[in-house]
Amino acid sequence: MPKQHKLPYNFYAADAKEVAQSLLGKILVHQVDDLLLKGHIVETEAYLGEHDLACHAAKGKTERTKIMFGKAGYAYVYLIYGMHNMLNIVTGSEGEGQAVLIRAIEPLENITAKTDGPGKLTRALRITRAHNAISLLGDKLWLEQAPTIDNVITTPRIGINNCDQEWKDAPLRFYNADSEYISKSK
DNA sequence: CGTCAGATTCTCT
DNA sequence: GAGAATCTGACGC
Repeated sequence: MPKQHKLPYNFYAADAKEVAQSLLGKILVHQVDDLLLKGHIVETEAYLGEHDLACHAAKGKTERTKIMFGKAGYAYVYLIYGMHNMLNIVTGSEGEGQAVLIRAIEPLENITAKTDGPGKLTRALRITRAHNAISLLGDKLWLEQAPTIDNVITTPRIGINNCDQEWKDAPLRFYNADSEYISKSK
């Protein structure tokens, strides 16, 4: 019998911005064989869908991005710069193309590598493109409830270059001000 | 300290 | 064929 996990927030009804903030402090778990790799989420970014020009969904629905247009609570994992896997969680209603990028976690169990950046955390958690389109309600990758973070800092998103200033500057990155595991912004 | 290029491969034009 | 929601190590000051 596979375990049934619940989302720590109503991802279906909420937009990516709400979910990104609510995810800070929650626990991300990845089961690899008999090992549970666990970490507290300390940094996230919201991608708001088709109208958000920094979001992959803005380019329309393609083979790569179709998972973002699907049901909330699924993982969207893609490869960037030829070598780094990015972990996102789809939010909102079907067809909106919203997702939250997990940028950094604080190691809790069975994690030795660095996790202070989106490419690093997927490597530490052993998450790859093979995890694309898997459900966060299943028994492979899931989220656990934990107290919400109060001391949150909001900034523009990282690595957004080729779009209107309005979307480069949009304050959609959130991190736990008390954590030492935050990615370095440039 | 800081800035900069190279790694490396998938996706869309 | 370009460019990408990044990271690291090398160099210069």
